[in-house]
Amino acid sequence: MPTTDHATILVVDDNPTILTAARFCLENTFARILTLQRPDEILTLMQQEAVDLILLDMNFSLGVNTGREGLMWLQAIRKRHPDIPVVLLTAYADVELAVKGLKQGAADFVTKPWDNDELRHKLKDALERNAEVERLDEMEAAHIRRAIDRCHGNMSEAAKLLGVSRQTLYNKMKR
Amino acid sequence: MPTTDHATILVVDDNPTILTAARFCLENTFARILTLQRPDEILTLMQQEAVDLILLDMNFSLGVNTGREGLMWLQAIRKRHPDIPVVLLTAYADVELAVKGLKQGAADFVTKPWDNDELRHKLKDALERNAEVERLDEMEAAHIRRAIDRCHGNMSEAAKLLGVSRQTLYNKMKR
DNA sequence: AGCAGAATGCCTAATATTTATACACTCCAT
DNA sequence: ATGGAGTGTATAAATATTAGGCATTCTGCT
Repeated sequence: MPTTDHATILVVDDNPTILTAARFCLENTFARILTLQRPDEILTLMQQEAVDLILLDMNFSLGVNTGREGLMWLQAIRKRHPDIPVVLLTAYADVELAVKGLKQGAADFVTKPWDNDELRHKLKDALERNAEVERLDEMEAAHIRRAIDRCHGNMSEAAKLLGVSRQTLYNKMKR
Repeated sequence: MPTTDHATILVVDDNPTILTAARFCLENTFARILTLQRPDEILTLMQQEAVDLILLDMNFSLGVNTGREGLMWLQAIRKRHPDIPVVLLTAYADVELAVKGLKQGAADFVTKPWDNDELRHKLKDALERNAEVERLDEMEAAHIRRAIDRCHGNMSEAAKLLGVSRQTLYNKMKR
């Protein structure tokens, strides 16, 4: 629950110049900036430090620019820390890659060279977007609405899918 | 819960040629194909027909290719039907636009001219991805885990945020 | 080290919700 | 028109939730 100003961000890129540039860009926005050149150290670092947000480059092997590596690390991070927002970073404005990344749960996608204001904005936004915890009943109500919508209004089917009795569904909807 | 084969898809594009092409591409994949040239008729149509999936073009005003219109309609659709997958369609492979679209909840992003196999695959995938409705208790459990994680394990705080009593939190966690 | 406040684990009794089951009614397609 | 599916409503029994309380254990702070 860090409120943007006292949050820790982790920047991962194999190029030290990029890490330095990121530090300069972000040093007045986040309380703490951690950097890594090797993505295979991300999970280890996260066990030791309370990381709130990650900016992750997508290409680490020289000569390979498919972004596949970045997607792999994205998945690894999200598997272990599903709520920590990950913003992807790439030098290639590749639509297919951006789409894949976001579909796999990235919070946003930034291309190099970045615009400092835009980068800061996207990172802050990603952090704030998952800051507030929804009340249990509100989350339940939203899920129920979605389920009913998916069943095109068929309450019996919705109840079955949700794993509750039809009457319970009626009850919950009255509130 | 239409299982891909008996699903209804709605294709929206101002160009009738595109609509015809889409029909030919999709006629053996979906049970019913609805088409619209005017996006402002989408919500009305959805009240009358059980639409399971939407393929939405992003540019409707001639000479305007920002995709802003498409994003607007995407939001309008998602506000009313947050759960119906919307796949975006555009002639311009614009990363920024794709990212905006996905962040606003689009299921996928396809560029014209499309590859028929890819289009079919993405549409089927979008449909299947939200085919399974999570059981209410599973969704609740996942949300609780996230909340506790965010409170760094402080159960009292988590309970307060979730809007339930501490004991209830214990109960729910035992299951 | 020691203290105060917070968090935990567990208890009770009063409320409330959920479940299984049932019944009459409406739609809809055969 | 008939059967199947969905709706709206009702009941009692089983469960869950709540507020409140009470020792005990952490924690942070001085």
